[in-house]
Amino acid sequence: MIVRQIPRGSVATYGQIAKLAGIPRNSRQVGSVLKNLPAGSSVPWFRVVNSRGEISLRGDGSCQSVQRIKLEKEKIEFDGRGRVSLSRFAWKV
DNA sequence: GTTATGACCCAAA
DNA sequence: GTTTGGGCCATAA
Repeated sequence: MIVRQIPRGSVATYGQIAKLAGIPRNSRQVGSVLKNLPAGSSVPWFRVVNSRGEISLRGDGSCQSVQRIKLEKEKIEFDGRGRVSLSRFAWKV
């Protein structure tokens, strides 16, 4: 899984993952898969964000808090709206 | 087989 | 950089 290759301290967008996965037009499926992943999975799903660098879930806040804390532990900075600076933390292959 | 839904993306304003 | 509208594909019922 591509998500498992995301380096620590960086975030990847669904578009990148979808592209690397071979489904550039089907990023939603990536999200669905991530949601289906178990809580203690070996996949850093919390490093996956949408194109705006914003945490996905479309409004939910449960996983969001965990994700934010996890990213903060990775030295990733969040702005006041719960978004990360893609220009600085975007996963550059 | 068709209908409905979804952790989204891209182009334009 | 952000917001709005349109669109693609896959999984589930």
